[in-house]
Amino acid sequence: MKKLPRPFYSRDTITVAKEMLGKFLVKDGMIGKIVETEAYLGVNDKASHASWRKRETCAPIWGPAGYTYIHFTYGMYYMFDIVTEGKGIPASVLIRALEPIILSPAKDLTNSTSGPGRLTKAFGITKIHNNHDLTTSDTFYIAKDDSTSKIEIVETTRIGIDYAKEYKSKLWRFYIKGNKFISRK
DNA sequence: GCCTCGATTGACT
DNA sequence: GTCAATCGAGGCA
Repeated sequence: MKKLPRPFYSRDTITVAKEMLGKFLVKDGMIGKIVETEAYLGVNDKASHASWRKRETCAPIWGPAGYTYIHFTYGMYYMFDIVTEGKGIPASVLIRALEPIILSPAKDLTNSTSGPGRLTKAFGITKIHNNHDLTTSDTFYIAKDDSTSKIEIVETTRIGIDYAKEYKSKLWRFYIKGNKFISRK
């Protein structure tokens, strides 16, 4: 398992979102394979927080690539984003689902990683992990293995953003075809 | 201060 | 299919 370097994240957001599939999220000994992502691009994307939230509120996504952006919503769930592109460009990739590889033995987590609110709960990700540099940390980062297995990617529409009408139909959600841990069909 | 609503989930009719 | 849980940001006063 090799930690992904910053140049991986400093590219076109859709490219990063696709290539993130099949990579591994590592945190405090727990490992989950990333099987579903969504791309959120810049100020012109009305579904992105960057277009309608105050700049300070979502500050990390305006910063350098490879940092986390943790967003709290509905009073009980955290969303987990990874910042892409570069400083001054508010783009990010939302991690929506993981395939559990190793979960915490202490907490008896029941494979509950199929959905953005559930995977953050399972991995114990909270707002204290906001603006965390994934490329320098040894306890919380994204890694790849040496397998060369090919992944079939499905492109579809994003979820839960009905308020952004004209962007609702964009195919900016990606998942691994046939994987059982996708959050929705 | 008061009100509304959200990149969701799970329980229920 | 509907709906409550639960809290912080943002709009308005």
